[in-house]
Amino acid sequence: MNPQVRRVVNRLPRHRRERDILDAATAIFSDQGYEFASMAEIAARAGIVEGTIYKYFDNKRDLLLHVMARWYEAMLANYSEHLSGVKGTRERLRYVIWRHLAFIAANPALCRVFFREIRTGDDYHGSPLNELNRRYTRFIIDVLQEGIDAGEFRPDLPLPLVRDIVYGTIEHHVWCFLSGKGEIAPDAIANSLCDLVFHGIANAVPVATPPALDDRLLAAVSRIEAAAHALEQQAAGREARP
Amino acid sequence: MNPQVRRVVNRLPRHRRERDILDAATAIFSDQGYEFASMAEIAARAGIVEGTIYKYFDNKRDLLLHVMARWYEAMLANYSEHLSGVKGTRERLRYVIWRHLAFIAANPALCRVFFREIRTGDDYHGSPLNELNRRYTRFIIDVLQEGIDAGEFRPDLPLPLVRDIVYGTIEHHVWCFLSGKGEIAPDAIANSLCDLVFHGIANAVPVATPPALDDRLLAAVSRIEAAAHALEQQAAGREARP
Amino acid sequence: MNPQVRRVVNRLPRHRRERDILDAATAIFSDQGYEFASMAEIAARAGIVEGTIYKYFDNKRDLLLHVMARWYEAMLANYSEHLSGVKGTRERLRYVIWRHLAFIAANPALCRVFFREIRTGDDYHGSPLNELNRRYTRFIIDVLQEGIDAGEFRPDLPLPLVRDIVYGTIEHHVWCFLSGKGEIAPDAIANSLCDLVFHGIANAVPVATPPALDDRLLAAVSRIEAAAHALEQQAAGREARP
Amino acid sequence: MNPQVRRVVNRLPRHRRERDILDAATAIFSDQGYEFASMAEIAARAGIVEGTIYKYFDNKRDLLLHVMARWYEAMLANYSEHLSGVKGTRERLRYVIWRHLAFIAANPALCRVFFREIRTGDDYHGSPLNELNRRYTRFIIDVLQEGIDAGEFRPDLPLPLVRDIVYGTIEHHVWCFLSGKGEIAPDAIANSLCDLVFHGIANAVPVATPPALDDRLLAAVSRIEAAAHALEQQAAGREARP
DNA sequence: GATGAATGAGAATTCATTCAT
DNA sequence: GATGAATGAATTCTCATTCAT
Repeated sequence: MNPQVRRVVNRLPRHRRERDILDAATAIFSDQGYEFASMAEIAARAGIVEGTIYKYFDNKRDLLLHVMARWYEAMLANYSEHLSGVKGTRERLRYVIWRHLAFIAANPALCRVFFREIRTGDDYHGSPLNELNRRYTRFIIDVLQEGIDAGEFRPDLPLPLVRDIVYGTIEHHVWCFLSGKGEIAPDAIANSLCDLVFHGIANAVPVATPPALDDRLLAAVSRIEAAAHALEQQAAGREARP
Repeated sequence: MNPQVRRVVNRLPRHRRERDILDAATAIFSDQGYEFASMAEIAARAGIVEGTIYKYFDNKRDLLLHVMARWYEAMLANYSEHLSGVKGTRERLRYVIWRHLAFIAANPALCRVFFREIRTGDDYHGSPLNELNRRYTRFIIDVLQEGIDAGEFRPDLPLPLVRDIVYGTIEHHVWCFLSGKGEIAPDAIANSLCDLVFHGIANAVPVATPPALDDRLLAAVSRIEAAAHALEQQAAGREARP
Repeated sequence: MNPQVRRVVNRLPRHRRERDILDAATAIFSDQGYEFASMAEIAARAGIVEGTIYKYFDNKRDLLLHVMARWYEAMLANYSEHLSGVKGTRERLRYVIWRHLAFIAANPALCRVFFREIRTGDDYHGSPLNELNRRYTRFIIDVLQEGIDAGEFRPDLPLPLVRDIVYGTIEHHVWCFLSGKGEIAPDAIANSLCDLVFHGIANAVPVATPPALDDRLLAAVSRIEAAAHALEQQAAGREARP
Repeated sequence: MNPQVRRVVNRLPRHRRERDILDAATAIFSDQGYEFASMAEIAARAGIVEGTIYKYFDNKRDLLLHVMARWYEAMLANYSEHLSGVKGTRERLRYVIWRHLAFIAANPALCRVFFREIRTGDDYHGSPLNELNRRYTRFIIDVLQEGIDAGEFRPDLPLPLVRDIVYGTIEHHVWCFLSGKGEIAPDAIANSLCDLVFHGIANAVPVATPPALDDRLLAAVSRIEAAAHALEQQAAGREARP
């Protein structure tokens, strides 16, 4: 009735409003998880009403997917830049592992949502997020390939399996932390895991040096010793004789 | 009206009815996942009314937990028996890996529910199922320890991390299969993974001896041999001359 | 199929819809009591679906509480205005009693719900309704205090107990009526109760003067009068004789 | 199968089993109230299964009614005996009030159930419990009648209203206590209430003595004084004259 | 007399989504 | 672009009561 009293309607540029919604959704999803987050709560936090969200996102799941995509893009930002500053195959692999752990340690809540809701979802395979994930894990594949090219890794390495070793192990290992129990030490785990990935669990058995070489070396040394001894004797005889 | 028409009530001994409910729940949870399974459907499949389920299980989640526990117990059955028939550390480790993969391949639906609903649940840590899982993963820990005792593995092996490598990698690796895309080949994966776990990804040279060194070493040895020969000749000549 | 067939959605301003729901709930609670009233029925009567009620009220109990609060506010409306028109302590007290009885007589169903569900509930103490009740019973406390100040009531009157006498007695007395048996006559009860509250049940003799005493006193007075008369005669006779 | 293993079935004499059930039900109803008590819990406490209860009582409400009846009978036991030991109308009334308060103070939980579930129930009027209640409140009616007969109370006392004053006031007054907030002091309340019931709230105004009597008495005294004075004067004159 | 497995009809409540304004 | 009132289907869980054994 009274225009004075009418609620002030905020008209924001589209991308600004979208960002607000994504920020709110990120916070709520982090706090409550996907299932227990309600659109009403997200809207309230974004300072709008529920209906408005649907002007920007198709539905709750679509909103989640956008939250995750934005987050993934942040993960990818300056990845190649940083990685290119690291030299040596081993150091580069360690960096990839460490960076993943450090990221998890810094964003446990969203990681958890990702692991629970996205990676295990029916619609993940072939989705844009899956594509982002592929770009993310591409770095380790590249590092491994470099290692193969440099002759540091065996050429028949099953790259996808090695990739799963790294990401699967980490996910499994940090779950307690993601559930709020215990802490993680990215550096220590990165070192341990990198080491194991490199050399495996077997004791370093010196199988590489062909035994023949050893024998030949030993035999040669024996012969040198014997010859040297003989020469010494001769020299001694000559000195004694004059 | 007609007493003949009255619903025939099936009275079953308690443990039999419980088994029926668990069977029905296992089937429905496998088919629809936990979230989309309804108690009504489970009851219908078990041939009872919904209320009866609640005489046996506290609530839907409790039912899921019991389904999973029964299933886990089946996983554990004759594990140690079978494992004890396998000799050699490497073969035993391979068996543990293979068996896990084979089990997943045989029960994809329930595995999926377990990964989605149980392992990532808030109440998993410290739960009876967690305890069963510990008993299950105990086998790999034991095998690793045997390897250490036998001197086959380095003594400072971080056992929990190695365990996570095996189970985390497998879980990550089979996810596509669990989502209904693609197949898995337990034997091949078991071999690959076991190999990687044993020796890592690095080329099989114990110390970082550059491959080129071999040749130079070989050359050096040859020269030493030659030198030795020369010395021998020298020594022999002098002795023969006087 | 036919868009014409689509349910017509009534959009009402918030406070109007709220009023409709409260009206419907008041009617249903009055008819069936709290326990046997169903949200579905209330919604149907309000011309909406069940879910809509929950946009306005947290739950069934919250709805009941709001129904009661609105009703209490009606009880309080123009109370002080009317009361201020009544003069004399006794008349004012009688008005308070009568008004309460009249209100009960006019709203038996809701009174019943209030007595059964609210006043005896665990959450009543300290609730907003308790506060409203305090405002309502404040009037009698004030009237009593005025009586004390005017010297009509003894100064050490235990006000809360007197208040309980009035409201407790009424509640007890009208229960039959509230249960649908019998009728009540507010005027008659108000008079009786007011009288009893004023003077108690003891016979209206300030000290325990036996009724018989009056007559004896009267007789004594008569004899004294007679004696006085005799004395007067005597005195007069002697003066006249000398 | 194995008769050794078969559950031991307790066969108890009927009235003993009935007592056990009533005991259990009394405890559970006191703890949880009628609504939240479950037959299963009562059965468990009585050491039997739910079905057995229905051999002794028709349904849950019937059980409640029997619990209450047994309890009421305990209230009635030795009532008249004790009351007959108290002499004097006022003392007897005070005893009735005090006894009711003391009983409430000793059995708050069951009293609460009675007030909430029984007295306000639809089926109370005319029920056996109502009859027991009538027997219970008969005592106060009798005491009041005695007072009337003895001339201590006015003959037109509305007995039912006075009864409601006593029981209604008490019920209202103790509700806080029954809800677990606060305490009650039976002696103090009994005194206060008894006093108010006796004399009401009005200040003792000496209205009973007819003013005429006063005037006549005063007048008579004046006349006696005057006559006495006159006679004294005469006597003095005679003494002085001889 | 006692058992105890089974019933079965509800009831409250939730919340993503729509769409007239 | 934003509102926000309204939808409405779907679901879990309860528990007094029955009755074949």
